[in-house]
Amino acid sequence: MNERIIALIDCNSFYCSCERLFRPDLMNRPVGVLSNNDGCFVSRTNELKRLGVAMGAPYFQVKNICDKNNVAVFSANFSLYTNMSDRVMNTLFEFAPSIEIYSVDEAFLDLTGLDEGSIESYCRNIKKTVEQNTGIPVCVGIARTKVLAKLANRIAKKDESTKGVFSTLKKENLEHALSKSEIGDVWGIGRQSNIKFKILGIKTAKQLRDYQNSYLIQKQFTKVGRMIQDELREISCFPISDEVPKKKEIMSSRTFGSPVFEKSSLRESLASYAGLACEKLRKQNSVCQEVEIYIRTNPFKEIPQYVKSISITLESATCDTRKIIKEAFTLLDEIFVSGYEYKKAAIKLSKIQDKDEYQISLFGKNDSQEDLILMNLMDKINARDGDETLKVAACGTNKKAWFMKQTLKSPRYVTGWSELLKI
DNA sequence: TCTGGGGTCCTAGGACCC
DNA sequence: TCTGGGGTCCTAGGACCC
Repeated sequence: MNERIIALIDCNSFYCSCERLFRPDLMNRPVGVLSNNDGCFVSRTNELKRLGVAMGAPYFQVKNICDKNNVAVFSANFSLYTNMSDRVMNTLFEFAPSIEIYSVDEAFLDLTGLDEGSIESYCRNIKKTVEQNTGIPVCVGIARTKVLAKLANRIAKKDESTKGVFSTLKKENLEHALSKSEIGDVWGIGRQSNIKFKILGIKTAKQLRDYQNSYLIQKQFTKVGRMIQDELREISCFPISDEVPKKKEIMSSRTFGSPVFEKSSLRESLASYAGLACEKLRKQNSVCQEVEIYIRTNPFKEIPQYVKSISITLESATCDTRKIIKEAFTLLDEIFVSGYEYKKAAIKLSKIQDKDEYQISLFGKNDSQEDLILMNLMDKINARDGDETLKVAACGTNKKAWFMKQTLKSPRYVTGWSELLKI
C-alpha cells in the first residue's frame, strides 16, 4: 500500500497575481499578461478567461474584447515574477522536509508521515501562510502520486466549494476526481494522445485507470503512458526530487520587434542571445561543446519563407561568451541568405559538461584562467547593476529593430531601486 | 501592423563493433 | 542453393510540459 502523501501547490494566474500585488485597484478587474513582444496571452485571471480569451491568444486578435471590458494588459515582467516565485518557494520550505520546485509557479511537497486526518487543515494553513507572506493566492491538491496531485489541484482551482484545497486521499474524493476529469486533463496527456485515447474509447481519467490492457497502453503511449496509468492507480512512478538538475541544453531565442534583412542585425541579436545563454551556463558551473544557431522568417506572413539551423561541435568545451559568439558568427555565414525578411534568431548550447570534470582538449584552445576571471567579473557586474550592463561589443549598442517590443510593462517594483512603489 | 520562450524524455533506426 | 547474431551508442524527431 502506498502511504506517500504529496501536495501540489500551484499559484493562481501567477503572472497576473504578481501584477495585481502592486496594483490593488486591479483586484476585481480582468488582468492578462502577454508573451515577449506583446504577442500572446500567457497568463489570465478568471475574469479574463470568462471573457473567452484563450491561453496563447494573439493580443491583436482579442484587443477589441480587452478594450471593451476594461482589461488590464501587461507586457511580461520576468524579473518581477522570478523574484516573487523565490518568495513563494521560500515560504513553502517551512512546511516540508522535501520540496520539488517544478516550475516558476508550482511545487510538489512530500508530506509523507503526517497524520492523514489533519492533512487538509495543514494544507489550508500552507495556503494561508503563502498568501499572508507573499500576497500570491495558491491552490493545493493532495494525493498519493504526482499525477493525482495535479488532478486534485485542478479541482481545487475549478470548484469553489473546495475553497482552494482538495484531497484525493479519501476514496470517494478520488472516484469523484477521476470520473470528473477528462482524459486530456491528465498531466502528461497532450493533444496527440488525447485523440488516440478517444479512439480506444477512453474519455475520462477513471476509464484510463480501469483499462485492463496495460500492455496495449504501453505499446501505444510508450513507457510514460503506462506510468501515468499506474499513477492514476495510486502506484507511484514519478518520485519527488529536491535536487535541482543541471540543464542539459540551454537555449536563448527571441522574436524580433520588427523584421530585419541585414546579416549585421542577425549577428547582433545572436551575440546578445549568446551572452544570455553563456551566463546561464556559467551560473550552473558548466561548459558546453556544441553550439547551434537557428534563423527564420515570419511563418504567419505570406512572404517567401526561410528556416535554417546549423550546429558545430567545438574542439574544446567552453563557457566563454566571446568564443561562443565567434562560433555563432561562423555558423551564420554558412546559412545566411540575403533577401529574406527575418523575424527570429536563436542559439542553443548543448553537450554540456561539468566545468571541473570535462575532458581538456589536446588540440583546441581551452579556457584560460584569465578568460574565466573576465567572464566571472562580467557576471558579477551584471548581477549587481542589471542585465547587459557589461556585454560584448558585438551585441550592438543602439536600440535596433530586432529589440523586442514591450510597451505595456509594469515597473521593476522589487528589482530596481528607481522603480520602487511610492506610497 | 500585430502570433512566445525554454525545456525534458522516449523511441526507432542507423552505424558500428565483435 | 547457400549470405549470422547480438549488442551498444548516437541522433533525429515526436510528444509533452509550463
